[in-house]
Amino acid sequence: MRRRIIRTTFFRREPIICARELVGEELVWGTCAGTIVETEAYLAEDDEACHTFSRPSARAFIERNKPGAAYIYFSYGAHWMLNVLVKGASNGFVLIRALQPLSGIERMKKRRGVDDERRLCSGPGKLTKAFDITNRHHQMNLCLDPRHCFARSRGQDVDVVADERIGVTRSAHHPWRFTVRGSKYVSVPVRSLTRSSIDRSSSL
DNA sequence: TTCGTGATAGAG
DNA sequence: TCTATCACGAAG
Repeated sequence: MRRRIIRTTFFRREPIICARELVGEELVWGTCAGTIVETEAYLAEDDEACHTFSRPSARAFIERNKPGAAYIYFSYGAHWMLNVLVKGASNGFVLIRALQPLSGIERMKKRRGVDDERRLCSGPGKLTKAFDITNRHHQMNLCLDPRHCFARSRGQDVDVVADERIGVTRSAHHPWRFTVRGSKYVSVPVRSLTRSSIDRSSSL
């Protein structure tokens, strides 16, 4: 079966568009694969939650790499985070936050020490552990090798919900988290109201 | 709710 | 050198 790799041109668009459109597609990593059910967009400009705001190394990464490159970093002394570089009219990253496991499930269970499929990849740190993604994949071009790529799903259209990003303190109000509506594989359930709508309703 | 964990960056 | 700050996850 031939895989339809998502090519570089996909990542030459707006980061927010890419984040939304990656939901429902597949992440393929060696013998493991999963449907992407949750992403977040980060913008290189005017987004204080983006690494570019506080890390010169992130700004240098954007300069040095092509769209579709893996941006991987270590978080809280324990977890690897997988992002993909986007360079369109504006630059940024898409953080891959949760997957619905498709194949290599036994291997994921072993790596995670968890049996419940819903909890195997329900978080950015969990999915990198399940897929064995580490900094050795940093800067890898994810648009060339069919064993490390994003691939088109053969499924129908997905119903995507936008809400606020998880775990960010700065620029927290942007609705740049995208999930499959009703998915049981996401990291945190969708909050019904965005911050701005709460502010509006509570000020009435 | 709390806490471990280590890379990164900026201040002193 | 020291310190603050995390795009987190597991246990309680």
